[in-house]
Amino acid sequence: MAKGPVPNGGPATTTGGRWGFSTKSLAPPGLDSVSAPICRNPPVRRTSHHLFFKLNDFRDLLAKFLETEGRLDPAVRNSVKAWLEAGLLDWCISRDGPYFGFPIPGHEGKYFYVWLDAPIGYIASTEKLVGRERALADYWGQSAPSRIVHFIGKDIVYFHALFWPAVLHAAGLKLPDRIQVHGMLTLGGEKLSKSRGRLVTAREYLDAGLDPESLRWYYAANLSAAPNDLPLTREELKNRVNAELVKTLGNFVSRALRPLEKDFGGRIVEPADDAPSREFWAKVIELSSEIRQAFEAIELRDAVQKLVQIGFEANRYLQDRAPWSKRKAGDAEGAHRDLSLCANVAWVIGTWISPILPRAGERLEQMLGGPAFDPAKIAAGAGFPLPPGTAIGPVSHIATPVSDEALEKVWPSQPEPAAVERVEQKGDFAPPKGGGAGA
RNA sequence: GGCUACGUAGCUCAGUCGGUUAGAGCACUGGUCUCAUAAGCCGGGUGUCGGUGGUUCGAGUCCACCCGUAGCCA
Repeated sequence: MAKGPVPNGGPATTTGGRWGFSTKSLAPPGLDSVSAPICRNPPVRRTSHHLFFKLNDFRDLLAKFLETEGRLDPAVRNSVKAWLEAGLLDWCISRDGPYFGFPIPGHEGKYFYVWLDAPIGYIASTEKLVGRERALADYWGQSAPSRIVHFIGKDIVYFHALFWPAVLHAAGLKLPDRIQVHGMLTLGGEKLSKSRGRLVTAREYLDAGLDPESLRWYYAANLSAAPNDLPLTREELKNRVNAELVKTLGNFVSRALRPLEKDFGGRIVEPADDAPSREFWAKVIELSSEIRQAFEAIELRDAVQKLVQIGFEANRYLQDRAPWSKRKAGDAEGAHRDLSLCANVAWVIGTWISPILPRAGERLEQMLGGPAFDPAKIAAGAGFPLPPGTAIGPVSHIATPVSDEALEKVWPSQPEPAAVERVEQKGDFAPPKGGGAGA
């Protein structure tokens, strides 16, 4: 990292005369005008030998890799292709000590560059999970029947879309089927910053009494397959969780299951099968197949939206049927059958909510006391998942609302955007870029 | 500075191949039910589609430039 008028880059030119930090690798002629940001010393020239990976030998392979439909989002593919067309340099994979990581055998004082070995951890963790034999045969071997998907942030695309496939190929292993690139999490639309305290730690979040599943829901509700940034704001977190998860889905589960438990001995009967009920169930099946497709396309936002739509449909059905009125009017059996249909819908909701909120899913599965959640059982003509006689309960809530008090603890006295901007302008330097393991 | 994206309602986002009056949820608001986590249901208003210019019978959509934002620059 260097400070100074950065050659060929940095934010200096955009704000007129500002100096910037850069983690760019500078060719020797560019080093004259820079100094180290903390000790302010000028650079020292040194001679060193390094190991290079002949990346350009894999040019054709990489071009083909990138073109494969569904491998990369088009926006991501474009930027990687531009890189390829500009010409690939050989990749320096060694670093001089002191350096963390693995020493290079036969090269005293040299270490492998972290981005060479880091992705190999994917293979190592597979091996740890299933053993060496199966890791190769079932997952990473060239003809393994696996589907390999990498989930990464947009800042490390190059390492996964360029270097990693070349390394895998050179090692005779299978290439990833998809590289799913997500945008960066921002706080109120601004970058997280450790130095400016603009971040929320997991500890602070938990200590404030917030539920991890609230955050999981929020992420899923905002993540698409495109590499767009993901803004986190307290208002949006509260709205999403309270409106969708608690009021629409959670509350439906309660208003279906509580009366079953309280008034009908917690027993499921044959669900209502008149025309409106059949239509309702068909709609739930239809939305379910859309949810399934959304999950497979890694469009979590769509999946959440469709799941909430099931909630809307379900609440409307309950409103129309008004089993509470039926029971009072003496039609207890009708009410019981309506509520039993709703319990089956709760099972469907649980099936789709499980991948997003495992704890809520577990609780709901237990409450419903029937067969384990299974997407394969949700299909037209597949019948109802909860057989008559199924015992449900005890009924509890599947989600906790996000309270203003808790939010205030996590984001105490958040300054107005204007004030934040003024502080930034006063700073002498732009914040350091990157800071990840590769910097 | 170069490359690749993004900018649509107060907020978060859809908007397919250029085609009728640009959509959804939240927020806000009027009515209403009382089973349910003070929850639900029905109805309602909301837009210089970042800016300028161009192509076209027609542009949120295509092209050029500009502004703003983000990532990367091995």
